[in-house]
Amino acid sequence: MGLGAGATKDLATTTPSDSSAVSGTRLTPEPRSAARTDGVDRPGRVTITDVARVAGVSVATVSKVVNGRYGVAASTAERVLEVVEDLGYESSLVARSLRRRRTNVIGVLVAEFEPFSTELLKGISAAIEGTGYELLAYSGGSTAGADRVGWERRSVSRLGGTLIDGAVIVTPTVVAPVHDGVPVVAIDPHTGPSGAPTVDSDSLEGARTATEYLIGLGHTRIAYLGGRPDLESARLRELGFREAMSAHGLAVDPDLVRVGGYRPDRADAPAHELLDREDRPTAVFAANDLSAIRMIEVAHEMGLRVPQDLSVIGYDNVPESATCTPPLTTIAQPLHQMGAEALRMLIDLLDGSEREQHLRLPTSLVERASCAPPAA
Amino acid sequence: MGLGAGATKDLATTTPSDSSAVSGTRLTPEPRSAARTDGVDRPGRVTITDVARVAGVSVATVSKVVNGRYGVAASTAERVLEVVEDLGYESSLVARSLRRRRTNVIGVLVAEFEPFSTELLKGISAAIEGTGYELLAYSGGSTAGADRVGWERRSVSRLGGTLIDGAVIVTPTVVAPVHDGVPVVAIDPHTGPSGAPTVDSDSLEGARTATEYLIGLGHTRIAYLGGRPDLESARLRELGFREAMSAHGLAVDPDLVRVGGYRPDRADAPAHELLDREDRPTAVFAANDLSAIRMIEVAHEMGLRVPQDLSVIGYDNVPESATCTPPLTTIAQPLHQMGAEALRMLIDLLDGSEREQHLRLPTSLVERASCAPPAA
DNA sequence: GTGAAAGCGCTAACAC
DNA sequence: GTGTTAGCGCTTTCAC
Repeated sequence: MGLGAGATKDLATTTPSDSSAVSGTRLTPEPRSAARTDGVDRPGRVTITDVARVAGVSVATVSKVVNGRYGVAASTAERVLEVVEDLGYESSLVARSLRRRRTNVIGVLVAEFEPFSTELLKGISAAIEGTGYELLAYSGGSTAGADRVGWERRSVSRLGGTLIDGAVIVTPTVVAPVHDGVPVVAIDPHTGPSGAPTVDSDSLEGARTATEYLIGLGHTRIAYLGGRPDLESARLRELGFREAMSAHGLAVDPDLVRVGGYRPDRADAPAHELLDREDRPTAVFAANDLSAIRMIEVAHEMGLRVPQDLSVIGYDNVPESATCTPPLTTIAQPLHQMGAEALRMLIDLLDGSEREQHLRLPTSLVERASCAPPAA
Repeated sequence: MGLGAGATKDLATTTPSDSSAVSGTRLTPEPRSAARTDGVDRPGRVTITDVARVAGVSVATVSKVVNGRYGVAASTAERVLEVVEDLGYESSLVARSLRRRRTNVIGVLVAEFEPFSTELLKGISAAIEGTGYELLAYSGGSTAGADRVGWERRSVSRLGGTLIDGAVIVTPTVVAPVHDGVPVVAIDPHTGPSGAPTVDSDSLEGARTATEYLIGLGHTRIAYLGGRPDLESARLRELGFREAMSAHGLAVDPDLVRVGGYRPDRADAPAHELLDREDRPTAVFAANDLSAIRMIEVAHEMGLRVPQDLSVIGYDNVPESATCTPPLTTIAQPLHQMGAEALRMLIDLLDGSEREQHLRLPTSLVERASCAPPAA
């Protein structure tokens, strides 16, 4: 699954895949024990109706008991609870949310579960502890082909109003006319300050920092491997790069600015273009870690040593950036914190207390081993 | 958020949090433009009823158009589609799944989004591409207090039958009497081969490998920092440790076997107990990376150098294991692959084609920098 | 071709 | 106290 992880030496001598160990237990949808006395053997879950029938009460009563409402005799409640236990009944989130206003679940909408979004997710998950909300992460972008664009809108519409009370959208893409009455906070949005509240990191300053670090090391011929051109963050990072270069009197060679696409597989061609030339750069600033890692791999394939022959610096600081060889020096976004803050903003929104609309967090430099002064 | 990430040097000079940038745009739930001609101003999403009303047809017709069913005049369909576009209608996953049999969404049920489960998630996400399914990850364990135990059962019941067609459960805990007719595959289950199909890694062999690696380095006084005692994987890893030790004629000091709990915060006390003694071990095998990382941190706090004074080896190979100092040598579970395989098995189950029930993948040793021969 | 009506599992008024 | 009823948004017969 990409990303080499240090020296890997397979010492396991066991059978690689004893997939033949089929025990007798099969997942047969045989009808449950107690429930369903009549002939209808829907294999599905046990519903409130099943409980009502077995307990000899109405579904309304069961609902009251389950939800701890008033107006139920202690004896009845006890009996119902017993049946609930017996049958292993658990109310359907779907049916409940269709009826109720609030569900107490917050949605995290991502295009895909990759290192960036999962880091955010970790931060959100840690922060949700004790808030009374549950987390539901939905990957709406994976339906390729069709309309990969606008998945955020689609996802919010599909889940919002029912199922989730609000959403934090992890989107490097458009977020514009989203939210059909569903409170939403966007992380790393396409456009800058747009409709919804947002949290992002200071890409402009971070890119300056990265570039100046390279310059400080003595590099003058520096390449920029950009992110997707339609993204605000990518635009800002390129701008920061250019600003830092010119602030130090360094020229930016147009041939040394390429688009990497924020995905390792998309970084392949531009990486080759950058390196496969007489006057290749001595250093590269990649607009995100995954491209940077791919950049290193490509350099290796071409016989270049990192950092001796080529310095590479990334952006994001997903944990994967530490697993490549050499470990990547990178500009760290406070990913966990960004997730936590987004959650906080969303909950504030849900509680009606309005706070700030846009939060921009600072980045920091994480020095590992992929950068060095240029070869003399 | 824990886990130091190499040398961190904050160079950002920007405002740490310009949370005052409240633009004029507020997320007011004002009624949508075209829809809702009557007085009822539910701020919510646009429903099929809205579309029907605006298009001047029945909801049944809209449903047919949206789902591409036969029996609708081309002209009608066109008009409806136009309104759908206009209003930005998107059918509610909830309502739809309540009515339909299949939803084409697969659930990934986790207790919490931490490094282990998110790695699996990455593997699943990558593997789901092109299958026609969408991914929905649900964190059911975060509701502390109540019944942290049995969240799997609860989650499956709440989501299954409706919303998700099947689930892969990421559970180091019980999985036993789960599945109310919902196809389920468990990753890293509590019990070994139980009711549902499972995929895990070869903990026994992996633990042997780790222990033998330490022994091969020359260590004889080796400690074991275990995982939660109620877990099968933890049991197997301890067994592998003991087997390897005795196979090499080494004694296991009972004082050098402690429980770490699979969570960094739970590893604190036992780590101190292990290190805070005259005859402390020269090496530690921790049953998972997060404990191992915490172990290293504790060692540092106590003035010990890793690996010079203490060797530490972990288990799992979550990417975080590379971000600590020194980078952790660890036994790698093929996490992405395990996720992908679990998904494959689940889809097979859904398609009716039954395959193997239990898949056990081999581990491998990833050498980084946290182990060395014992000080002479 | 189109719409009326039933019902998925559940909750919330409102009767009894 | 408890049951009856009316939907939530949607799909699906089955009449017209």
